[in-house]
Amino acid sequence: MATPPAPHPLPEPLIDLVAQRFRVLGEPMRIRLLDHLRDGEATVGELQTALHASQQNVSKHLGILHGAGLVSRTKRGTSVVYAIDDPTVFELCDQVCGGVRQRVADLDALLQA
Amino acid sequence: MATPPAPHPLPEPLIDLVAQRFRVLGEPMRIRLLDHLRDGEATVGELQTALHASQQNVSKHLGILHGAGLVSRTKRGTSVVYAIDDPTVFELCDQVCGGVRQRVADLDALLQA
DNA sequence: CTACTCTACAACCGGGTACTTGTGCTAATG
DNA sequence: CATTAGCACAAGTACCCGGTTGTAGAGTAG
Repeated sequence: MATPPAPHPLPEPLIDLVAQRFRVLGEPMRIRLLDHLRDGEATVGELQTALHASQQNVSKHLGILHGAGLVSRTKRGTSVVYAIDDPTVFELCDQVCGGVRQRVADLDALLQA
Repeated sequence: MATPPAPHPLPEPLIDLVAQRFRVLGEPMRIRLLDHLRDGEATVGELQTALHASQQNVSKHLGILHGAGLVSRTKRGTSVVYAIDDPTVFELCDQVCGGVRQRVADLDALLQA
């Protein structure tokens, strides 16, 4: 039951959910957070120093990612540890990376010609 | 050279491009347009009536999709025909649909318990 | 040439969101 | 108990973006 192909046409509520998930991934800061968590779990402070961002901002974006079910939140002492909870995001990123690169290559080819 | 795995850590410019592409897909109207174009090419007017949206709005979103390289634009008489130009978007949607469904199922399971 | 159709562009407005600042809460430490 | 560290929440501000309105250009018909 890995992933049945998406129904077509997409029912309206599903469209909103899909768009919402895409929108969550549509922020560079959140992409950076996910990319960093690819190396393993990390606390807010660690991500803060690694990404050179304010603690509040990091916490906020992590909260959004957690609300979308993409990362897990675990209290450990005074710290809070976040970790990837939905590994499929990396497949998404890989695909998008491929698409973006192809797009860039095409544009570059047009300039060369 | 289908799709080499994304580099890690993601270089900064690529992060922005990825986020930008995700953001393009983060609008219900654009998802609807892409979903409709899955049946084949269509003119602005056809999409307008099919989606019950204003001509300007449809044209605007199609312009964004075209700018992102996701759809192609072809003039045919007075009309303009749009078509899917990057079929990978459907794989993305399928994956996201799967993730969203899984997420919803998990939440539902929590409520049942 | 005139009128109509189809589409794209520009200006505007309201809502949403990212980032900052300030603050409160919890847990560990002495 | 008092202090400090770590994190989340709330308010404020600036900005971006989606939708509407108005309009201009290209193509076709009469």
